[in-house]
Amino acid sequence: MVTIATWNINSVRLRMGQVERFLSEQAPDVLCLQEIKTREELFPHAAFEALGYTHRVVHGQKGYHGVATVSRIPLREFSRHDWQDNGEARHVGVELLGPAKGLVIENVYIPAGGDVPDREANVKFGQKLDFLGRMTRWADALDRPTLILGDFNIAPLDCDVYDHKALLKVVSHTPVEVETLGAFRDAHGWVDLGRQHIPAPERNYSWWSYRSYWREKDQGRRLDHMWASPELARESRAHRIVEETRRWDQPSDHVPLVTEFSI
DNA sequence: ATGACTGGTGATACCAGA
Repeated sequence: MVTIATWNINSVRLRMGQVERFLSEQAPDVLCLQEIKTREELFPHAAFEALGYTHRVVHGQKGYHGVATVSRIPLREFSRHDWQDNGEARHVGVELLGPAKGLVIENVYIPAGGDVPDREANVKFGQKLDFLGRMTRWADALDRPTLILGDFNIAPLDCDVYDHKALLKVVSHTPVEVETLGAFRDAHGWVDLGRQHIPAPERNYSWWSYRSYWREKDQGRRLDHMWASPELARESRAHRIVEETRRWDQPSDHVPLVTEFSI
């Protein structure tokens, strides 16, 4: 059995205490973090080492973005894509060694895309769609079982947001984003593990704004995902969203996802 | 419906997040 988790931590240095609590309570073998907001030299390696997460691959940058995959089972860095083609640290891939030898885990932080859902008026929205386009061409050529996970910054299903109609023009849930993410899914036949285990239309949010008027009304969105190759999806045995972390002191605005695989 | 949030920074205003 291998347990894999993903969490947009929104500054790993600020929230290392919460990461420690999460690791002790959920005990994943592998944890993929997004928005670590630090360069690799300042990543809290010693704290992870002390917890037994002795295998770490960090793709950081100063102040913004950044991803890291830490593990208590052996792994090696496998890939490092720049799907936005602008130097930002938004992806790192690893290949597990040891008990789950050969499993590839792609840790990705898809750009948020700015405020205006129009690539002519908003460069960031175009970059988000282009990022997905490059991911799709990559997925089309994939030839081995893979788990891709992280902060996708898109809530694809109507029931992945608190009010589908109200959010149709809000970046993260616009039809063009949902369609573009759908093309990525179809390029490889990815299986959305969140919905395999918690079928639509059940509530399944992973993000709530820091703004109180959204949080207090449970106006969440499902922006974080774990998608598996079809043969790997058949090995997934349990999946959970650890929603309680959103109620901890000084929390990340995202909560972790955890999946157990029988491999 | 969404303004009243949060983190990082050669920073004590501004950018970015979504």
